[in-house]
Amino acid sequence: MTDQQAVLDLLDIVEYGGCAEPEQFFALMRRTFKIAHLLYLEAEPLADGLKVCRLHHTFGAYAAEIYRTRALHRIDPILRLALGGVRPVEWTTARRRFPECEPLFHAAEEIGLSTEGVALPLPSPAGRMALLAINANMSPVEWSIYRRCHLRDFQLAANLFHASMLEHAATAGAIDERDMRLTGRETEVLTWSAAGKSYWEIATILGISERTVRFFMTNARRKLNVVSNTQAVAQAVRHALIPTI
Amino acid sequence: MTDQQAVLDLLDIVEYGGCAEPEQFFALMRRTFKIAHLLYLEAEPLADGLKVCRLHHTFGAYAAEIYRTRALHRIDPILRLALGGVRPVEWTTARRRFPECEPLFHAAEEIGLSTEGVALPLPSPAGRMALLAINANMSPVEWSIYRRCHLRDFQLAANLFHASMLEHAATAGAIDERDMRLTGRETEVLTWSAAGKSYWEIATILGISERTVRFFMTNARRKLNVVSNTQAVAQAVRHALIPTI
DNA sequence: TTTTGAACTGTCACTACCGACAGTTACATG
DNA sequence: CATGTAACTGTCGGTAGTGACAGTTCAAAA
Repeated sequence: MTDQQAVLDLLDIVEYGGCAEPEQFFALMRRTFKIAHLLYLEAEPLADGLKVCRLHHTFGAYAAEIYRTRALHRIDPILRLALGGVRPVEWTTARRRFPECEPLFHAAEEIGLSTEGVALPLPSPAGRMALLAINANMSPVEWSIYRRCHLRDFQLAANLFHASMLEHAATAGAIDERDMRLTGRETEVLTWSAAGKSYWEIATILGISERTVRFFMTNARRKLNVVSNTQAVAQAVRHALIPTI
Repeated sequence: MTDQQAVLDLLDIVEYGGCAEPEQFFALMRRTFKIAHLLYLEAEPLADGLKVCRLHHTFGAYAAEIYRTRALHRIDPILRLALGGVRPVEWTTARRRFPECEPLFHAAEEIGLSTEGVALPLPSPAGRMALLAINANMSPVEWSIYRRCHLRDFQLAANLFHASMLEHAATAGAIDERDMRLTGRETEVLTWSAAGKSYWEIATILGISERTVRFFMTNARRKLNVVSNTQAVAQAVRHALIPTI
């Protein structure tokens, strides 16, 4: 088993900001644990799949090329299970539950990725999703013992790393999300629209003219960069921009 | 330090469904770790605060009464920090960052709650939030050592418990939402509508007539008991009826 | 004091949405 | 075979949403 002291040191480093860059964190994880590869993914849902906001991994150039060209991240059942759930997802479980994805797992084996591993869902601000996938080149028996002992370490390390990624993004991206903040009235009209009210009804409720309701709604659409009230409301709900009724 | 074997056993039990009821989990946690109190909270954001969807705790009747009557959960800075973030929140950190809440912490001390502890944010679907707050009656020094050693255990146990809570809620609530279940096509048209597509565009994408798109959308509106596509999409996003993947 | 941002209003023309009418086809289940 | 469910289509007429035109008022920040 891995040295417990080394694990605690790693957790300290990640918690107290010593791993600002993904590469540092990945290197530290691979050094401390017997991990072959790591993949960190932040995404938000779209109609026809996922918009990948951030993707870091330790694949070599060749493996990454295969992963990209075959668009594995679009169909990878592990990603689907992990991004949709809360529980850690075992690679072998995903493989059993999606027999039709067997070719995918063969392709993954080509690039040294599929033996044993786990994907950890991570908490994110409303509507977003993130995961850390961990891959080990171990025998099933060896992995099951190793997993039982270190899943808690993986989980905490993943959470802490994810937190520092989000904090880093918040400070870096604070500027370009300024224009996406909705004003009070914009939020109000969106909220009532999400409640099924027409422009005329919203105008009556808020005590303003129908034209003004349309004005706020147009502003909201522009800020959210969408083309319809329906899409605006979907975005607003996903990003928790409007209150739940 | 706590027996490592007992910790691993606890994690196994929680992972493999042996803790369906919060009371069982809480009892197991308090037995395994030197924990005074636990609080599990699921919530969703509202305009003026939080709507608490589920709340379990190990307070005694008197303490719970105080907590409720003083509505501590509405102003508790620990809940605010934990529900809004990703990182584990130390009770003492929250206390330092919100000096104006000092009376609250005094009130908490009355009911044996505030000495040392941590609150763990948990990943949740579709705009919801959850946390597990852990409280220990330890000296600061004792707690810092204990925390360093067991935060990873707390984090994984919290994640696994939270997962089974969500799964339990999903199976329990599946019956009375029978008529609210959408068919495949209804989900598809809602999804594309949420992506800002018009009926004509959706018809083209799905390779069916515009009239048929309207048919599915009408069915979806009827099932969801709403009056507009916008409201339908808002509902669907909130209830995670349309794919977040 | 100028500037900026939020809140507010009017009209025109066009497109999208929505309800109500009345059907067909295919497949699984009892 | 009957029943039920999902998927599918057409037409009509009214209402709602959308973009582009062109403004006013007020308060706070620069």
